Amino acid sequence: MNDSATSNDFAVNKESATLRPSLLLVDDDDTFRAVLGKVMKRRGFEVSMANSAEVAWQSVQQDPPEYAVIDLKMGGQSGLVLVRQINALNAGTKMVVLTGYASIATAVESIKLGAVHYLAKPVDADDIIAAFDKTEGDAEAAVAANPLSIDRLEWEHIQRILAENDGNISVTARVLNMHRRTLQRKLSKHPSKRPVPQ
Amino acid sequence: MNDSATSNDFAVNKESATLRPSLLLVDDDDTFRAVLGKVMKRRGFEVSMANSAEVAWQSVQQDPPEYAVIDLKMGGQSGLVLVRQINALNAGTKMVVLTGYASIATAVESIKLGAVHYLAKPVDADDIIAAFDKTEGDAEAAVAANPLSIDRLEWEHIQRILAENDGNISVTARVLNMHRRTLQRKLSKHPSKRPVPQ
DNA sequence: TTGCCGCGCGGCAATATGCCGCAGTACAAA
DNA sequence: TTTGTACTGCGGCATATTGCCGCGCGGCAA
Repeated sequence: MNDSATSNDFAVNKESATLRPSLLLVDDDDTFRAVLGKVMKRRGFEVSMANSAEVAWQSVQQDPPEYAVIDLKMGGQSGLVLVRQINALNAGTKMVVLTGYASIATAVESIKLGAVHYLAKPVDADDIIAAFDKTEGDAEAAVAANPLSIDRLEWEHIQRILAENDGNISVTARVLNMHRRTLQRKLSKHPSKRPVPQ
Repeated sequence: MNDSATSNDFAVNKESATLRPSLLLVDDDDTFRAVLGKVMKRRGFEVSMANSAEVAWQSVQQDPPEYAVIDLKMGGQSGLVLVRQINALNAGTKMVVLTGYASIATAVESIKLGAVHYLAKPVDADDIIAAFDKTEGDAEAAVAANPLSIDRLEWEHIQRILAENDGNISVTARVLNMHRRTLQRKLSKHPSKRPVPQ
């Protein structure tokens, strides 16, 4: 619904960048990393990836990227630490922090530590690119580009938490603060629809 | 968790400040303003108050305070605009943004616009003072754990889209693929819930 | 003025949810 | 083996939430 046009004029906008701006993707979820990486490549980024903050830090020291997408909660070191390190090393890197466990507190910390934006998963490539673009705090900005319906968002979130709990419906319901029966019904109603990430 | 001790050694820390650091309190809730103002005076601040962003801005232009506590949602201009104005005029002012309608989106905006911290009501004087003190981003401090409940996720998302559409409820409802009436009801009902995550 | 659009709200039927219970399965400890 | 615990799927039913109508209001531009 909202891609096509946005894909290319991005690299064009970045006069200060190489033709293919470098992007470091840090997330310990292999699937997520692979999928997002692929998309971002198509969008004109030179993508490198790391599955932990430590590995990422090694890479960054060698060659600080222009852009970075960093997951907050990873096995090992927190993404927040990495954000601070990168900011200290090279304040020019534009970082977006991702998380499935959004909270005001971590959002505030992320921004203070130098991130450009903070997004709660699920996100798609458009969200991230929009976040990069919107470097300054625009009180009103209004960028649009987010047709994610409530239902879809809910579905994505449920799937995520469900996966994190190894498909355990009872635990997921508890953690999500919803009735198990309700979760069951939601799951059984949706099975046909398999939303595409892109 | 973080009070008691912080109350008095605060003024002491501010070598660059007057003995009584100036504090501007902006909130359109008269009771809240009065109560908090009183407490902050006792805590050693030279307190001035305003019941709207516009009035506050007049005051700030005359004499930029060292500290400011700004409510986000007020009749008239949003507190966010004031944050930006103050930051542009005098970046040295330490601002804390308050809100009863906490959301990630507004938290991020607040920090990007120059606020030192973002707190969800209800707050007490200790919270605010702690926020002023904690200027540095403490990476490991905020770890956060539990996933967003469905309700909260929905709330965050609605806030985000709503902000992107300049608070236009009809457009937001359309974009979110939900009934306008439903959105209205959600918006009017949620604030009663404790939106504070932590 | 008229037309368009957004807002807030009431009412009512259609749905969804919360909460009970029950039966079946799996697994680990006794 | 038996026992205890936990998860799953499902039915029923009272209650809560939505969807969808309508209304009147105000702002704004043609």
